[in-house]
Amino acid sequence: MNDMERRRAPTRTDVARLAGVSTAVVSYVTNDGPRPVAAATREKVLAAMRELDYRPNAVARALRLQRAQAVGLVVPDVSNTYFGALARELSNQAFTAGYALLLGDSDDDPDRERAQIESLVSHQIDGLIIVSLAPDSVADVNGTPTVYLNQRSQPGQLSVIVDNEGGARLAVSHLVEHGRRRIAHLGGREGAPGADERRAGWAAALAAAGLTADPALVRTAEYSRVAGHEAAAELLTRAPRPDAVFVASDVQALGLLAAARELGISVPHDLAVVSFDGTDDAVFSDPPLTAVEQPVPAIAEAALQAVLGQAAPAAGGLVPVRLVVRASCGCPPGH
Amino acid sequence: MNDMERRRAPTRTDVARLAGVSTAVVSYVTNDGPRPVAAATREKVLAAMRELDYRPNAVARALRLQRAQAVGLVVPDVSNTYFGALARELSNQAFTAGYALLLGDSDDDPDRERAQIESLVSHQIDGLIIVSLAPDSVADVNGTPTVYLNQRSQPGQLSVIVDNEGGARLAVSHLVEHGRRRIAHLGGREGAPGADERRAGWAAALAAAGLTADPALVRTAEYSRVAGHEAAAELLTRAPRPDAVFVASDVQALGLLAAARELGISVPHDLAVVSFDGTDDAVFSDPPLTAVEQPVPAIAEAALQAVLGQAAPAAGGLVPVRLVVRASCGCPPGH
DNA sequence: CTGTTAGCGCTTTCAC
DNA sequence: GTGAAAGCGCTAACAG
Repeated sequence: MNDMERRRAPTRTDVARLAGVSTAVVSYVTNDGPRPVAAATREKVLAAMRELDYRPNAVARALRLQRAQAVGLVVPDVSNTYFGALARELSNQAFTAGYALLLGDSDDDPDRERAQIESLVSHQIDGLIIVSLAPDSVADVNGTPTVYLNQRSQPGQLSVIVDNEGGARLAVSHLVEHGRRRIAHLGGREGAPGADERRAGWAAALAAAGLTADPALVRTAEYSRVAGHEAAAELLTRAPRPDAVFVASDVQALGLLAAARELGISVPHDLAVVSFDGTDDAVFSDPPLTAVEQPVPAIAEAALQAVLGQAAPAAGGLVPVRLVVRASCGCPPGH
Repeated sequence: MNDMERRRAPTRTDVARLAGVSTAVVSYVTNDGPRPVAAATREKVLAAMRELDYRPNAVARALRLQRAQAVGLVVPDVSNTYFGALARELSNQAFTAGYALLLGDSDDDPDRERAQIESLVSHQIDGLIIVSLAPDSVADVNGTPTVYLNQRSQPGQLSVIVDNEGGARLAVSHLVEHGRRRIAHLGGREGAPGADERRAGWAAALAAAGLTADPALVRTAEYSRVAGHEAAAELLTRAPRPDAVFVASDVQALGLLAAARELGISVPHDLAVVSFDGTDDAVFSDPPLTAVEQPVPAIAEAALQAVLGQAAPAAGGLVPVRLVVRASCGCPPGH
């Protein structure tokens, strides 16, 4: 017997026939309703299902019910640790709630993002979670409930938004408290999730400290190790060199750390660093990164609830973040 | 107009009515066959589709055709950089081939793995790619073509297998060439993808060098930064301490690097390290990790082809790997 | 408590 | 070159 041969899967009709009941009863049993079934009958049906190794066809069910018991997720790059953690959390929470997860990687390309969305929507998903590259990506989703992460797009559009600006201010103020004065910013591309707000927070914190937000101290790059490395190499070789950097993502910070090492710049002594995300990347880097931590499970939960209609996300409410102090900012180990 | 209201999506019937043709013709147009359509008619249909913003219902199509144009992927943990890279690659390749990707994170739990598989299969996916925790996870997939990654499971079972043992031998031999003698192994859990073969390769390379594979020099852990850190802390505090470690994954190596730092052990001077995977984690760590590199795009392509039936993976063929030398092994920077 | 049956949106054979 | 209609597997209203 080759398990690979695509034999026709048993259907509800087969089960009904074997159990000697109607197909409706099989339905009532598998769905526990909407009509009651006698215990003895139920037993017969269950036995037949076991015998045939029957499993309901989710596609037929989806067609009938107009919902697929599935949600979609589109991210710019799953191999980014933060998006990976988000996907993991979402997969787990969705699964627990009885939903499958369709994943679309937009590969940091707006066109592909749109195409991925189209594809997921055509699969009749019940909800769509988008971490978008383009804030105006209106994406006609054909009525599929959609929530944007870290993107305040159209009015009336659902979104769950992290306190990006507040987090950035936390980070930069902390650097100021360390006595740093030339605080640079290595940020995400304009329009990238959270990027603009994090930059605004950087500028606001500097202003509050009476420092100027020098545009020459800003670099933007894709959220990736490689891009962060490249941008950092440039930022750190200009004179006069910054004495601190607020980085908009852990992965970019990893790239910056590597660049600093190559240039013989000691972190935190010569250069204090605080990043954003707070994934395991921040915990195990050298030195460990002081970072604004995003509560991934809470974010995933909020997004899922928003999209599955259990609860609209608190309008205007921001997901709170906190600063987790490690070594890259210059705080003593004991802290 | 609120885009969120779930208005009924236009169906092929709506298009047919608006275009003044039969539903069959609409089908012929969307699918470019199987019957020809007059140019003028086609134009009318296309116009109607545009006007209604029609998009075919993939679920109905799947039910009819008995294939969903979707493939499933189950991994132990998407937030592991290697699995993340794999998911990214697979999402992109599948998308390009016209397939959606259903992602299941098994959360390093065999029960959940089985449940995730069940769920994906019930969604009528056309193929299933599993990176399994349990080698004997026979998983009745109801006839869905299934390929295991790095897991030689049942005979007749499709699998794409990396040259884990060969890669491990490469890694360990390299350490031997550096003059290391007490070469430890920080591996994956028994049965974890590639774990047993990598350990075997470690032992084989030691034997070939006339060294003994001391079981006391072996630790196993989950493929994660945290678990790698914990196991490494234990391994590096026992006396006499190893002078080199072959680590079975990049993420574990990151944990080990952190542990070494905490213990004041200098890498590569006091401890040479080579890991397996060769993701960006290896490129940007401190020091950068010499690693056995897995060709993720090739692996993804092989898995996809195997499962979509374009080509059976070369029986007994192993995906070749190569050793990428960076700094953690002790090679001079110029190398 | 159980059975019959319409119909979800789509593809495709068969007739015109 | 175009249309009518059957049927994919399932649910649930309705009838008994």
